[in-house]
Amino acid sequence: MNGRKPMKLEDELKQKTFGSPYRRMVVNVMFTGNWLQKEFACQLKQYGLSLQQNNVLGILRGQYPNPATLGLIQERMLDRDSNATRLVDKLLEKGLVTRCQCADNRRKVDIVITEKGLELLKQTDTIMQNLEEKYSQITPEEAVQIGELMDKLREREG
Amino acid sequence: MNGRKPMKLEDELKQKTFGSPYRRMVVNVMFTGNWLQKEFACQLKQYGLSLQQNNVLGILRGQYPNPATLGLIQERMLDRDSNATRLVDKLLEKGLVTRCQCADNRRKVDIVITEKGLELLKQTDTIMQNLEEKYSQITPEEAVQIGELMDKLREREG
DNA sequence: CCCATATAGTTGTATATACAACTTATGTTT
DNA sequence: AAACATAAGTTGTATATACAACTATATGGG
Repeated sequence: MNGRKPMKLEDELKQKTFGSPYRRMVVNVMFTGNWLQKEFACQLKQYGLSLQQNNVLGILRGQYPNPATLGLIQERMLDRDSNATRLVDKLLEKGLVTRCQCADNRRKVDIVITEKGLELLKQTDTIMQNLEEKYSQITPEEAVQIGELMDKLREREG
Repeated sequence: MNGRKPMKLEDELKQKTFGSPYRRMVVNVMFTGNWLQKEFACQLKQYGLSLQQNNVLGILRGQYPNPATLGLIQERMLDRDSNATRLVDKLLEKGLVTRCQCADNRRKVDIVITEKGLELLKQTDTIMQNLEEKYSQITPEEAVQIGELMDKLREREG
């Protein structure tokens, strides 16, 4: 991430026009989603965590002190195609989670966040809060509205 | 991509709440951006193109019949961290672009889209149009509004 | 003109993503 | 209970991403 001043989509992508409002909307949501993810990822890097790893830790905290299975993690991840097995491997190496075979269904794997993991999450929480404060040009009402519009954008008959 | 019915963010990620409207907004834009990209990428796959490759072809068409340099491509790409050199390699292998050293500045590389590339783009254009028609639950006014809100979200003093 | 610096691309590498094939364990049928 | 089907993870692999190091060319002093 760089410290350059963000701009209108046309300036960002050096395009005069995007054809239709729908096209501009789609491109802009993709672009802005990537932009946000990079901004967060860049901040998380100082703690040695990727966006996905932080996401998994957050899910595990939501279950704590109960364990989560890989399946549960996967269905709650922001990017579901990420390989949960290998993400958890990484967290295990860093001592941020424990993993053991589930007693009553040996196909399953119980994963629990450690104290160290919880401590680290506290720190990354403040990153998130600091970043969110930078969106103050967006009013709380607009934030709600953006959320609703995103839900609506994904709405479609099955 | 699967044919499952999209849902509210809380249902998608099986979370009861997101703390603040800002957090929900941020997560929702990231999630929806990924969702859109996967939907497009999935459709493009039948033509053997990735989202980024299609993006590069579109940029080249914008310059056609003039050449574009790698630098120009890079600054207009949706994801600027993608490696333009290697993306162009792939397009070259498929005969969708030509590449040659620029005559008056030999550091530069001139890239031009081929007839075959233009033909292929026509086909992927229809994919894009078809997908855009699926957003009819969003009114044109809302589409404009989403675009404006995305611009505003990225707005920040340098 | 020579050297420092900047510019334009390329290459290398570690990590991440997408997707399919493969184990192992559980459930279901007959 | 043997056979088949499903479920939960794991592993393999090709491609893509992020980021840094490297090469080649151009430019601008002194």
